[in-house]
Amino acid sequence: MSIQERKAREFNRRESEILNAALALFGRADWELVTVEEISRKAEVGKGTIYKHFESKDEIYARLALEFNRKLLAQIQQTNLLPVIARFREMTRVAWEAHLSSKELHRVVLYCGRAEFRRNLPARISEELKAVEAATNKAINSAIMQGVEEGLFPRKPLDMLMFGAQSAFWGAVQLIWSGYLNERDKARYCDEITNFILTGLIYQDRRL
Amino acid sequence: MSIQERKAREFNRRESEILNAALALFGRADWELVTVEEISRKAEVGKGTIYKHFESKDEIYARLALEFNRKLLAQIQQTNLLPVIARFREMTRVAWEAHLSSKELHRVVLYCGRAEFRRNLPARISEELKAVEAATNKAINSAIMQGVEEGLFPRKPLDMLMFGAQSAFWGAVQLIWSGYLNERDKARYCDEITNFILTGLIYQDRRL
DNA sequence: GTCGTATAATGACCGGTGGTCACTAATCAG
DNA sequence: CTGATTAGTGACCACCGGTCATTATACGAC
Repeated sequence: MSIQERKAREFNRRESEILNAALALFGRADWELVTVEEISRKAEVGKGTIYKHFESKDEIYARLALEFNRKLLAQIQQTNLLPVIARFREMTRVAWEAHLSSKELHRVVLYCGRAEFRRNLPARISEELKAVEAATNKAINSAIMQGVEEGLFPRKPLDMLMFGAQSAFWGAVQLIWSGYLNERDKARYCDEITNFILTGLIYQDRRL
Repeated sequence: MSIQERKAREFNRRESEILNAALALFGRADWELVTVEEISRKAEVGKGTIYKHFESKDEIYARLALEFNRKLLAQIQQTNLLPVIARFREMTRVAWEAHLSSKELHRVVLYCGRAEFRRNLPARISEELKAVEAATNKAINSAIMQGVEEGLFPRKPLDMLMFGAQSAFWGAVQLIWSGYLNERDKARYCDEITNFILTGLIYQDRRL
């Protein structure tokens, strides 16, 4: 049934168009006020059509975040052959680049990270998001275990080792985008936070 | 004019009642769905009364955040006589305690930190928030300068030194409340992040 | 061709929300 | 007593996310 296939293709294309239209609108300063009707106009479809493709406005956010996380995961997994310090630097650089290169996507990913958001998400999408996040954590865990085995990081529970590193990274990205910091030298901030994280991991159980 | 004073006192008391009612409702799991009318019912006033006291719903959030930040600032400023490491530990502990002891207030403070929120805030409140934040930053800066002068932290731009520390703290608090972590040992997480921050500050320019 | 079927697409419509405003009630100065 | 001021009020408005009856199109069966 080639015609049915074509129809399915067109259906999927329309879905992408809607997502792209939404993402484009989320570039606006008042992106949280973007309405479903605006998205439908930008995508050149009727408002009802949106709801043939997505259960809710929130699912649009979630699908965009999912796509972002999948791409990031693939990049992070590709660092697995590097020596441990270079691996951390590369993972941080890749994630930094991903979050800093698109204000729209960063906003959406952050928006979808909140517990209040996750609670009301359709189960299907929620599971997908959890799966990608679990895979990402596994990749980071693997890097940390590598560091522990090489004697670079102290031997202690993995979640505690992860905690500081993840905190610093997420906090840094958010500080950047929240506008308090100097826009000029984002690259330097990346270097700073990468060093900060590695330093924390390596020296955290030394006496102060 | 004792009677006018009494009236003013009652007006202020009503304002506090509204803020308390709002804060109580923000403890709900779906706190973002709390409506102005619900707040007015809880405070036992008419809905219109809310708008005699606050320009918008957002101003209610902002006023709660302001109160939180003021109390925190006062506590942070009281650490100024401690030796530098103890000072940092105490500052972190106090801020940690403030954020972790009330889910409602933490939510509100975070909600008010977003750039999108700040943009639409009435100028008066916005200035007040900025002032408190500036004072808080000044207090932290003073502690960091103390560390630099004692030769404990490396000599480099203050904002770069602050960056890692603030990132790690904010990221940690958010990770805790986002629900990914174990609720049991919040105290241990506090110790971890405090060490992580101090380690980062002290060793961040060592060779890795 | 033509009829019945399936389904993507649509926009008028609904319930609920933040915010407004004309009005009431209480108090005060003259 | 009278006019002015102001806290308090809730019916009302514009607008939003989401629904659903209807339309348009393409298909296979005959």
